Amino acid sequence: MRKGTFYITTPIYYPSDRLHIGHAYCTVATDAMARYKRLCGYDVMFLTGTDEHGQKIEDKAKEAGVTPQQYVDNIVEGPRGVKDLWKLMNISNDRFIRTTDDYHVAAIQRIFRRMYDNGDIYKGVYKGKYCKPCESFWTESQLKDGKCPDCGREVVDAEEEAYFFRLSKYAGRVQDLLENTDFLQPRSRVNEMVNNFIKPGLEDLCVSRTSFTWGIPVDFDPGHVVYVWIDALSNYITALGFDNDAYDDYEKYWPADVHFVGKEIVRFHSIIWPAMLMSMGLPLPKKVYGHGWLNFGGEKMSKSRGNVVDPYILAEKFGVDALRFFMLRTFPFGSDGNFTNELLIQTINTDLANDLGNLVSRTTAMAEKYFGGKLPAGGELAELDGEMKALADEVTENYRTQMDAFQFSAALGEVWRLISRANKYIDETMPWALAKDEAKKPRLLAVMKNLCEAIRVSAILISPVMPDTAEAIFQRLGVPADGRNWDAVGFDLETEGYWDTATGEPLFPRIDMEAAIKELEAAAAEAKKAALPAVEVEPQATEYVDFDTFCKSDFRAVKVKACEHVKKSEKLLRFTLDDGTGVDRQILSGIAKWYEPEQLVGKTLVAIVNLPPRKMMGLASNGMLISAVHKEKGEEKLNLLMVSDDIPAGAKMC
RNA sequence: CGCGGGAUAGAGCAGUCUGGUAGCUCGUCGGGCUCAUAACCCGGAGGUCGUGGGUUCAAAUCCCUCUCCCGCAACCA
Repeated sequence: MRKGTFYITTPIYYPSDRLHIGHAYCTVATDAMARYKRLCGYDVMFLTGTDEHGQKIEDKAKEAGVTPQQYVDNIVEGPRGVKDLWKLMNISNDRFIRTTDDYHVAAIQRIFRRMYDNGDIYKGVYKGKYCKPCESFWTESQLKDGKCPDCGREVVDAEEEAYFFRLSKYAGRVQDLLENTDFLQPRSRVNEMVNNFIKPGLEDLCVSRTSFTWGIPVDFDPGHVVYVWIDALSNYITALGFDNDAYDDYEKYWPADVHFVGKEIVRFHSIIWPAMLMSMGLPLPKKVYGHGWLNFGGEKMSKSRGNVVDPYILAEKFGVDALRFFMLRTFPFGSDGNFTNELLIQTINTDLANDLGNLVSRTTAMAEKYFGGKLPAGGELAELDGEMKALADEVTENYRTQMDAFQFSAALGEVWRLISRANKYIDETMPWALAKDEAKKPRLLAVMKNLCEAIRVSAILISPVMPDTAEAIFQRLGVPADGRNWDAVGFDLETEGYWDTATGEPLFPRIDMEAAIKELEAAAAEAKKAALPAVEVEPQATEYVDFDTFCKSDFRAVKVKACEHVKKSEKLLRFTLDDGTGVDRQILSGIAKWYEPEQLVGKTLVAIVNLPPRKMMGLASNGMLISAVHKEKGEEKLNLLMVSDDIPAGAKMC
């Protein structure tokens, strides 16, 4: 029954914040696939973990007043953290890697050195333009009109030592891999990668940083830390013991059978990762599957929109299996899905309560009533029964095809064909009528066995997605251990001695949609409130600006003569202003989100007029309008500074 | 003309690669059943498959045009 190995991974998640339903989606899918492969007899290695280095975490930790290590420890290991979430979601990962684990850190240093030694990582200079006030490096392509994109000031040629990976060297091989193999799936992601990243020309990748310290040091060059993606991607092999002694499974499991990743990181997994492996002369993973995202109510989930769905709340409220089922049944794995609470509850009520749960209830109730829960040998088969077996076999076959293609939704759809058929079968055979006639008892017995068998097969098929539910059903029917695995998935009425059924509480109680929605919305509102401060303002500057410098800034009252949206731009408004000189002044301002152009015409505003002109979206902007900005419940707010209309155009502010 | 995805019944979606009676779930209307969780089963209504053109005996499907939506990118000096 040994079928070889199957190595599957989730991305390692970035613990800068608590994880949300999107992370759970990916992990549940991976878990279901891992369980399915185990069921089929594979020796499975299922890896997940966390990617803990980088600037953002360093910043977050500083904000929270703890060390970066303390910060990630809390999110990963702490209460209601990453590991707790996976425990709650019944995730069966075999291993969990943290990129701060000692063995990983040491291995990354060796990997970095390997690529350095073979010439694919070289020390170069960050061909840089440097903005002194911003302390930032920019590439030529990032500059705006030759100036710093952040502050618009002059930049100077500067050189910073940095390490580069010869990504360009592998462009051809990577393109071939993407276009001529089924490495990257779904296929639709291939064009995106090739058109956006490879065809414009792959540049060598800067793989070290000196601007922050929270990373893996380059051991032969202090001051440099390894670029986070080199660090993160390598987890897939370091977790197996590559270049380290913590584990010894590299030979056994690599190359991975599939990396499940979100579509936003397909680029790193389908271009950089293969190139890294090529550089090291290692085998490539067999597949990368870029799954879609769960949106919420038609919008992308994001903290600033305050529509992040918390998997804890849902799992606790509706049950882990129901949530797992919903995610995999409702959305095709390759495309985005639109998560709504209504859809979740509807799916639970229809598929789980009405179809599956109720089928188990009515079947066990009748078995109990007519046979005391024990179904003896024998029974009288009818033609109809053949249909049931034929469908069960067909469903099993289709299910396997769909699962092997990572189409969870379609696979589960197949199982529900069988469940529906069983419900219909009850109406067709009318067991309650058979029960009234003692002579029809043999037929009644066969009917009950057909039902139990259909449920048993269904339970095996849903077990990767709903392990607890499958277990509960096996117990309810009295299925012995050897009837619960893949070898026993065939529909077989000849097997005797299985059935010893029990009635019990509904597997999935129906949910009162209206009440549940209300509770969820209340909980979401509360979470949002708790998480975000009411009003936030920028911290005050601590550095003094000298008086002369300040005086150089020329602020004037200006009157809006005309205002309109800039075509093709989400954020820009184009102002035609009277600045008192008699010549119209044009200023572009990124405030379209907060103001309609019409409402501003005629207003008196404040602008700084001696900033160097600057082009945005092809239009010149001569100055900047002054606004007051703050955050309310995490949402950015902006108010243009409007002053009394009595002030004449051109009046100087001082 | 930046890259990509999408538009199919009131809602959410499949079907498009490989042209041949337009399908699924929910909702809705009517009927049946009483084993079951107000559940289950059957039937009906509801679609000019975003627009306009082309290829074809035949187009949701292939080709071209246009419109709208959603991501990403850009822009928010």
